[in-house]
Amino acid sequence: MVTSRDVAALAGVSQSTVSYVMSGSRSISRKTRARVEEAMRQLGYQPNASARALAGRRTHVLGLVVHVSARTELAGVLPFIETITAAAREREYDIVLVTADEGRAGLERLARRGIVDAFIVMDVTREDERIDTLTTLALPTVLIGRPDDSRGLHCVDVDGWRAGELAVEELIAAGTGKVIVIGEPADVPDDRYRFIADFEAGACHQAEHADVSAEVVHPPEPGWPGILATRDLLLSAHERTGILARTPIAAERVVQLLLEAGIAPAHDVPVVAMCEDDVAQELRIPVTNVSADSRQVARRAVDALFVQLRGGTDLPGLQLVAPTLTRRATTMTSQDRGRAGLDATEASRHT
Amino acid sequence: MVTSRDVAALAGVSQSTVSYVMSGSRSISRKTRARVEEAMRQLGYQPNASARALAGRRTHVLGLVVHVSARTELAGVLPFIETITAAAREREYDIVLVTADEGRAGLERLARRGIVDAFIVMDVTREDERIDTLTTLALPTVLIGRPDDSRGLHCVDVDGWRAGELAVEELIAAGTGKVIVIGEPADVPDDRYRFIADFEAGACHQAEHADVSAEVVHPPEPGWPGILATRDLLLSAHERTGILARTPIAAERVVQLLLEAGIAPAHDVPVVAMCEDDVAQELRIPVTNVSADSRQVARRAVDALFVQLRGGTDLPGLQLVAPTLTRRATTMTSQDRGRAGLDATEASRHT
DNA sequence: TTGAAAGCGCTAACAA
DNA sequence: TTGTTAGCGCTTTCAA
Repeated sequence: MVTSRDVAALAGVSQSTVSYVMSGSRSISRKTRARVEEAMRQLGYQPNASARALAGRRTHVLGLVVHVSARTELAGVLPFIETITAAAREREYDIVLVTADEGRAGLERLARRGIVDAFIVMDVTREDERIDTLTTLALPTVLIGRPDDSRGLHCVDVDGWRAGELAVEELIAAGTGKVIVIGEPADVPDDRYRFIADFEAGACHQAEHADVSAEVVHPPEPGWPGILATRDLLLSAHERTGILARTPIAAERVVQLLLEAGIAPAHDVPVVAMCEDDVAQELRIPVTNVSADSRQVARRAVDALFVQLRGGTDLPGLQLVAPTLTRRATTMTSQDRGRAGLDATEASRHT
Repeated sequence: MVTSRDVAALAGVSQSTVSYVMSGSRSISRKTRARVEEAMRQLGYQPNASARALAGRRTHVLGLVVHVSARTELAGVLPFIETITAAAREREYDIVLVTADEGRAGLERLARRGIVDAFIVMDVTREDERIDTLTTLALPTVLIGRPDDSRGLHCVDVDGWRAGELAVEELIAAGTGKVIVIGEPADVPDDRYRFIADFEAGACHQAEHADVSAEVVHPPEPGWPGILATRDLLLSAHERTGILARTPIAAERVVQLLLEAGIAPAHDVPVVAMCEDDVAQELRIPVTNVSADSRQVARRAVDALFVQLRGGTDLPGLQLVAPTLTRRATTMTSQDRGRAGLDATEASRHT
């Protein structure tokens, strides 16, 4: 193993000088710096992380707490993980994964053993017991999600209320006279996550505002059978039903049901989904979607974390990311489609 | 911060005794051990990871290299990550995530800086440039996947050939006279991963063996448009077509196309997919699937890694996990379904 | 602008 | 069975 002593010896300087060249926390003459850097290059030197952490009291590691086992929205966490990892690496930080089922003990272990400098916690519920642990650990922390009481911890989340509003606005513009929101399966509480509660509330509020009826449907069971059980409700096109799906999976299933029944999303029944743009674009029919851009959420979370790591204290406490709506086939009229230069065949083929 | 010195002081022993109590590498009297453990408990002591790593030359961290950004099969990696993390934690190891696009440099950094003790590398291609780096780094390593030349690195993979065989066997038993394998989109080389190449070869071999024609179809583009372009081929039921999808996404799309066209998977066109059991069960119609059980693959990989970490050298070099087939609706006759006590309505409704 | 030296909190060899 | 001590490879203070 190559150590800073080896580098120092080769460069003919003291070991501490090598350290100062790396940290930049002391001015070094051009000549010395050049010699040291050349020696590092020659030896392929890489500073030992444990020694550095021990002496410097910084591990350069972030703890990322994720619900990998939750079946719901399985793929949704990957863009987060990807973006967080990349953003951390840009700042010379590595990521240690913690699964949520390690719970509070996992957080304590990572913090107390000095494995991580900071935490990013995803899938935060409204009454998350980890908040307590995190506040006493007193490490820089960012929550993705929004607890009812964040106890001063910084939160980044998508504005669920606005997302619901946007979606319903679009449904109504597409001619909806009755909004059906596909909610959680009946056995799952839908106020566990603030985002979901806000989303449904925002949607209903916007419907009410436009004097349109709205209903949150809770499938009696999870998965396909659950959606199938709501089939009759969804197919009641004569009521000018418009459907709002909170997940891409729900959207996919709804679209599929409509197509099988010979109903064209858009023409007969408008559909809006809450999901990422790329996913919306890749469904059977491109679905008009409200997108949260998880990459942006992730980037903001990492940014906020590094503000804290640098001792910053002037954080807003809550950053709500505004969702955006992208109109696609499922809320377009045929004129729209012509105007957009799109091929109407796909959707109309099934009417 | 609570250190082992604090514990030692409270317990009235030397600091090294505390260390020996933790490692168990020296016999300690019952009395002393009890006193030390009580002191640890009282102080909530957790050993500092950096100090431990520096002194003990073991970081207790594994590097997990994953392709998080690859759009294909996005959700597929999560069970791996979950299982690997859990298995590592059982052995007191943490996981540092490395994204594959850090490439060889990422591996070198982690190894040379002493951040990790070992590597698990996923998504290994047949000609993976990282193999070179890994062999020179000489850390314990397990590859998930199968390069053409593993250079002595231990590999764990699913037996793709067997998977292809099993699937086609089932299709033929279900009355298939012509096997269509949904292959990679035309712009993606399908011999990049050994598993894919073997899967297609195994499938074709098995078809040939039964004197049935087989064809690997490469959709002209990725995503839905690609599948749509193969529609006519897939719907040629009069040729007693049987469809083999290598991914759950392809399976989902095929099933959907068939249903929209009023063709019942199973009754008219049998479908077999390569995917996890839970996913197969949750598609529009439960699809007969060949399953690799990624959890088992992951567990074997971690096991093999710890054999190496303990200095073991008698590893086989390659562990091929045998896939299993589960018959579901898409290859059942109506009799089967009756026998299995299942409801035939779903599938037959669309015939 | 640089060097010497004292830790950081552990592990493990050596000594008793 | 236990204690003493010399590092592990850095960061950072103190001194020049």
